[in-house]
Amino acid sequence: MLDIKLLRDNPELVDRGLKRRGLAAPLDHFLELDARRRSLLTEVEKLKHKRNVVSEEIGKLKKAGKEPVELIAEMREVSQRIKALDEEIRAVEEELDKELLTLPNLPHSSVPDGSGPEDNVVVRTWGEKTSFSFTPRPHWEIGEELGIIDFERGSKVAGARFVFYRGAGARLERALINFMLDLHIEKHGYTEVFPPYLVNSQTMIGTGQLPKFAEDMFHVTGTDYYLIPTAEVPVTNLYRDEILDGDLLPIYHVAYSACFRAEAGAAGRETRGLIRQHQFNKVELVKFTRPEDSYEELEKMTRDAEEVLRLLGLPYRVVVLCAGDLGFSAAKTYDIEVWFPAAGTYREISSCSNCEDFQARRANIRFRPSPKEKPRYVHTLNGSGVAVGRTLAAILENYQREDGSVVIPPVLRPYMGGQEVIARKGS
RNA sequence: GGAGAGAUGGCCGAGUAGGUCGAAGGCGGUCGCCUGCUAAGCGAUUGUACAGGCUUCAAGGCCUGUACCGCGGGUUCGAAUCCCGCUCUCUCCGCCA
Repeated sequence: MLDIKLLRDNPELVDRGLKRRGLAAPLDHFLELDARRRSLLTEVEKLKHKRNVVSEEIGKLKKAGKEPVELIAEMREVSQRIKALDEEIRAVEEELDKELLTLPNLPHSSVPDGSGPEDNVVVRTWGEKTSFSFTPRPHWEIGEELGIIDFERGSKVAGARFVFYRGAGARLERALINFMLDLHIEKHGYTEVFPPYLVNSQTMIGTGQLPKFAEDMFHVTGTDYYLIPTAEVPVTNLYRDEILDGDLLPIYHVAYSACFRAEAGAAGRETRGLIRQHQFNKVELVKFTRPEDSYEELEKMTRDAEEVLRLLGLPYRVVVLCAGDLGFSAAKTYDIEVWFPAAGTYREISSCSNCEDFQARRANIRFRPSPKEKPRYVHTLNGSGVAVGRTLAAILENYQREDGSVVIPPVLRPYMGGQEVIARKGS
């Protein structure tokens, strides 16, 4: 969430930031509530002070053998007044909190203006678009023909947007996961964590999914458990309500997890194939940094994610999201888009964001710069490193051959028992 | 799932016939002294949040108050201490991958 002091002291700045996102925020109402809260606080704190002083006095009198009847009666009234005021404050704070928790992060100054994906700006491109001597086919056709992806049975067993991988497909998915994890652990210095897939609502608030985006998630009925939409959620919340030693920063974590998304409202958009599933695999990068380092760390993290695609030989480009296309918690985001030859388009395969202190403030994640100094909020970053299912799809399309077989990228072969090609049984 | 025990400050750990407890003591940290250096020793200091006031160009600093002894509620003039509910941890039993 945003700093309440920033809203108070500099509402025009906040307003400008939210406008860039295409939002008109009701800041007047907010400021009103805030002023009301503070005046109530002043009043009730004075009364509490009185109660504390007089109560102590009563104790002394009683010890001296006296019975201060009028004082006790007076304090009884004071206590009732305090109770009423506390109740009022709670109500105001609840409303204030609700508003604060539904305001998105402000875009960083380096983020371009714009209202949607069409205004995102390409910052670099890597690799040549794959060329074919035949018409490349979409990955779902290739996968079904090879018998390595089974959409139909996925629908039967679970429903639309669920899939079975089988045989070399299942192994390829697993190979990708291990390849990505090993790369980030061994070469980029990340520490692996394996998180819970179910988390509580407080965790979901910490990273910004709740209270605003409940309909995007799967919720376990009758419990406070939600299926994670990304490992970013549990991993960022790892250090919730903690004060980290400044020497530990920056912290790099990498986590594999399955991800679960309700995809409400996504009907009809890219429904085919592996692109948009209710459950998919992802290797996620999460960083906790000092505020002054976070933008440099964002660049590094993006490069770390890009290297996955370079090693796999998949052509891609990096775009910086415009203000209007930014996610709720992000101040700046780079999307990495991989080339899909059948559709002739680049598609998102990774999203690397700096959330600055937006999540840290919600989740109360702080660090002590040095033993003498006061705690400060860390900056949190997260990025896909990268989405596994989409990578598998991209491999099928970019590495397909005319006979329907698919070459396995060399870096993955050690993870595939040396297998070099996936071909139809019997061919 | 059943039975029992517990949850106190960065960590460990006192404190329950309710009042002077933001909380003994220790460790760790910081500052100073001492030592040729290091270690040891001596002394001082050391929580967080919110609100108000003072101060600074600012970062920040100072003062006052309030809250916080797992979380939420209750009793009381007054609760770390009493009562109720919940959560989590540990031990034993059952079950299970």
